[in-house]
Amino acid sequence: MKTKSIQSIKGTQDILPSEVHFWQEMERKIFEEMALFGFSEIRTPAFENTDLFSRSVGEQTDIVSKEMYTFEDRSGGSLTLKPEATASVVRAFIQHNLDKINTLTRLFYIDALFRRERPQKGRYRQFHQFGAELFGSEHPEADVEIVSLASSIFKSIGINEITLKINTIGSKSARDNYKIELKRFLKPHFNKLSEASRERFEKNPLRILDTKNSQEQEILSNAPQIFEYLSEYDKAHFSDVEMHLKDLNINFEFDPYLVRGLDYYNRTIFEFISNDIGSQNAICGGGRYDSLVSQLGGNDTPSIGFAAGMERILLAISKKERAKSIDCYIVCMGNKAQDWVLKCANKLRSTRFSVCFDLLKRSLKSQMKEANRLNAKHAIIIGDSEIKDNKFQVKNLDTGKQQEVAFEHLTKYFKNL
RNA sequence: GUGGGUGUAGCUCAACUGGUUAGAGCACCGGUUUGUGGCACCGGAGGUUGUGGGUUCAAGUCCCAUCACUCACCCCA
Repeated sequence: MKTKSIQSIKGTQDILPSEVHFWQEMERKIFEEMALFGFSEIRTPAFENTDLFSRSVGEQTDIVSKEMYTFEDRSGGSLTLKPEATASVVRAFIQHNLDKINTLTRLFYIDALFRRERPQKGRYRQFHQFGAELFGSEHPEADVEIVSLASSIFKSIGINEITLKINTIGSKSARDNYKIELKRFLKPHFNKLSEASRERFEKNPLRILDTKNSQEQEILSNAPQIFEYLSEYDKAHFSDVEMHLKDLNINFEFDPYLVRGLDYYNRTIFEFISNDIGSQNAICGGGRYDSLVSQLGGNDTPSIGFAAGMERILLAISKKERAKSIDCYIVCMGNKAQDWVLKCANKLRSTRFSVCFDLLKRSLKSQMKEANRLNAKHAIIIGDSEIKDNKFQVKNLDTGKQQEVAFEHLTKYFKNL
């Protein structure tokens, strides 16, 4: 008779009542901190035209080429569940002419995203990110403001061990020149490279820079650095960023090997890394994307933003169980009392006291047990004699002391506690 | 997409080299206390050992397949 039960999709998770308050707490702090920095929330749809992502994130990236949930609409168009949020925010920014209304726009989001990867610790097929995008300024102070915002949020959430790494990858042309030089340098060492890095050699040579293989890291220690290929302007921009971060006492490591996977990044890029959340250790990634807005059809709008993985943040924080409790549990004896229970409960609720009662007609004893399990502060006992005398028993479950209170004095009694 | 690990009660785990009725703690329900929780004691319920096949006199245990979970690679938050 037992039918096979349906399971959640691989890589998706239910957030149960026992852990949902960690999410609520994190969200509350994000809202709070975003407001302090003057960022406004934007909400975009769960799916978009597939083109949006191939044109922004990049056709050859893994995200676009093999990880998207793409499906055909009935009208024949290709739609995709958002694999990342920046593209959607930029689309909305352009579509609603925000680039024309304001010269500077500060937006943030909390969103669910979808990528079809093999799940592992800190990586899921539906996952959640919050992030911020600052549109309109090309100045280093904008970079610093974004990094500073991310940093404040992590501090507020209480992430234990976190390292900020920053780098600059300059303009596209600087990067292209550098790629050629890097390949020229690596060519003699090709046989010593791992299989993965050999594949990257043609496809995405910059990725070889952030290898975890120690032998490769050693080879790379003599490699040319991208910084040498940057324009004086980009170098000055970056040193301003570094200077301001130091002024603000935001600790960071300059990491010349840091690269980012999405095509739209240029100049300043950064990552926040945690040490004790497993192999997927990037909690937050971000950077400049000065040409993305114009590339997607908007006005030329230099911009910078970050995205932070919420599941990974939850892995990085120490979690204290929070004891839940209600103000009052009403214990009912006999049918006549049922009516009074309902009345009593809503009366107390209307004055903002939380109330539960039994819905299974259980024994007095099990109702008292339930009150205890729910961590109720008080139990109100209503039976035939209480109704007859209009004297409800109100028991303080911490002290065990019990008092008689008339129905019309109940709310007053609780307010005066 | 590739590789490793693990599936026994609601949860955490036992069950020597294959051996008879698969156990314990926690949680749950009931009783000791006909209308008073926590603590204690006593009792109860709960399992097709993920699923399917195979080897064997005998399988939770060995073999194969399959599914699920998990960690790692690739890549990313």
